[in-house]
Amino acid sequence: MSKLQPARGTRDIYGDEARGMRAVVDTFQRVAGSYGFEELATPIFEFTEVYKRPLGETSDIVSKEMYSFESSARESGDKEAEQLTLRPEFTAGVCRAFISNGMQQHLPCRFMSWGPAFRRERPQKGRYRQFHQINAELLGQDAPEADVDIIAMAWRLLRELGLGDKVVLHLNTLGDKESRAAYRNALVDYFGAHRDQLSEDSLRRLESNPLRILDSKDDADKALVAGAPLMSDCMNEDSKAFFEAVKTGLETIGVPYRHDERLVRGMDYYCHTAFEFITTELGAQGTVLAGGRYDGLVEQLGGPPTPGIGWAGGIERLAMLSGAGTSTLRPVIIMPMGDVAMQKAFEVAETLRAANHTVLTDRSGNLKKRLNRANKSNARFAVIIGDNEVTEGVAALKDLDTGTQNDVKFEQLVTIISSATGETS
RNA sequence: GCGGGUGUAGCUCAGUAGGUUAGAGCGCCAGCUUGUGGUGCUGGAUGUCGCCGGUUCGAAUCCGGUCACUCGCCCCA
Repeated sequence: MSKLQPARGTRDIYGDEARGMRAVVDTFQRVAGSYGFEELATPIFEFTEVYKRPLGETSDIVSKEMYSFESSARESGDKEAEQLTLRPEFTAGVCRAFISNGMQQHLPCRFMSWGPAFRRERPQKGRYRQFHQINAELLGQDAPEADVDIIAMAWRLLRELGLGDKVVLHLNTLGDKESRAAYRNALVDYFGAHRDQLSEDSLRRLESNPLRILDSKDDADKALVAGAPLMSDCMNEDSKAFFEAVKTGLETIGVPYRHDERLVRGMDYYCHTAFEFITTELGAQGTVLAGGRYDGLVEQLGGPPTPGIGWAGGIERLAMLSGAGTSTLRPVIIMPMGDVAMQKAFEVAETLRAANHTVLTDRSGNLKKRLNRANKSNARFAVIIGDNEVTEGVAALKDLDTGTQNDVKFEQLVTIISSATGETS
């Protein structure tokens, strides 16, 4: 074990894991694209304010998990030092970009983003300090149909990743501002009257985020929660109608869900629809994709009042669950066996690459060794070129699956290999 | 941030009443086979036993600390 380790909670991503994560992103891009989402890549760090304000000063993310730093004014040549933060999530940055670029003129906006995010938490399986998310935001639509659309998109993505039966959609509503405030008060009243029975953690939540008490895992808390007021009791008519419309829409297009009255959100800016796709296969890190509506966020950041809804998915978690990642590449291996052949190999390799084949040239060792390596790389064809072949204008083309080998004229190599592998150029 | 577990070869793991050069399987390398593979046989290389310190004549083994991973809590994708 080397002394050189990556920083806690970070790691190097390669091999099957890298392939699996890339498959998640590729699928996301394709699916989100089919819903009209366009790429928006925001900076990996922003002014600290961008995250501090919307997430809420008291949230754990802001109060102890953000990687914040002050740029040195003198060394950077700036007039004064800047307070900066590595992004702990995507939504706030996307909204900031929306405002900065005056995008309210082009509503509705559909943005897809992906990349690393940073939170200083205790690492665990499926929980890293640098982790990766795919993110979708839909700005400028306040109708419940937008909620249905974006959840449908998530569901389609999950099914395309083969997770349709590994994941359950938990759905809830937090109501509009008025309803949410009323519910919060009701909870504070209720739990406040039972302070003596609350766990230490929940006592703290009573101050910071009372809604969070609802999903406490403490047994005593759970007993209390069972008798707690329900969101549905505190909702006004508008909020109820909104939620009904979302549920009806999901039923219409056949997205299965479970109404979970205990589902809440970590971030302050959420209202109305909240949802999480949850699996039981990843231990404590069961939430694989989650999101909700945030109608007040853009305004809070100083932009024009703009409704929004979005979600984020954990790429590591999705990749772990879907198990994708095994390489399916079937390269063609060129094996030059002499000085003249060595030169010819370049030409053959380039021609094949131009026709969309993955081509490697193996120049070392005897033929036996090279064929052995070719097997391990899952190659389909070996092109053996010796000096005598070059003078005759042919290469020995060996099909590694069947073991058959034929002399093929150089001009015909591409055609024959392409038709065998189904590659169209 | 809190509590529990683990840390021996590239990988999966044996190995503790403390005792010569620390093991297996897989993988890797070479040979049997001077330009024809996957099986087989033979041989070979590789470890500061996570790190630092302590106890001891002697530590992979006992003790303390530390780092990393892992499970749960917290939080959350």
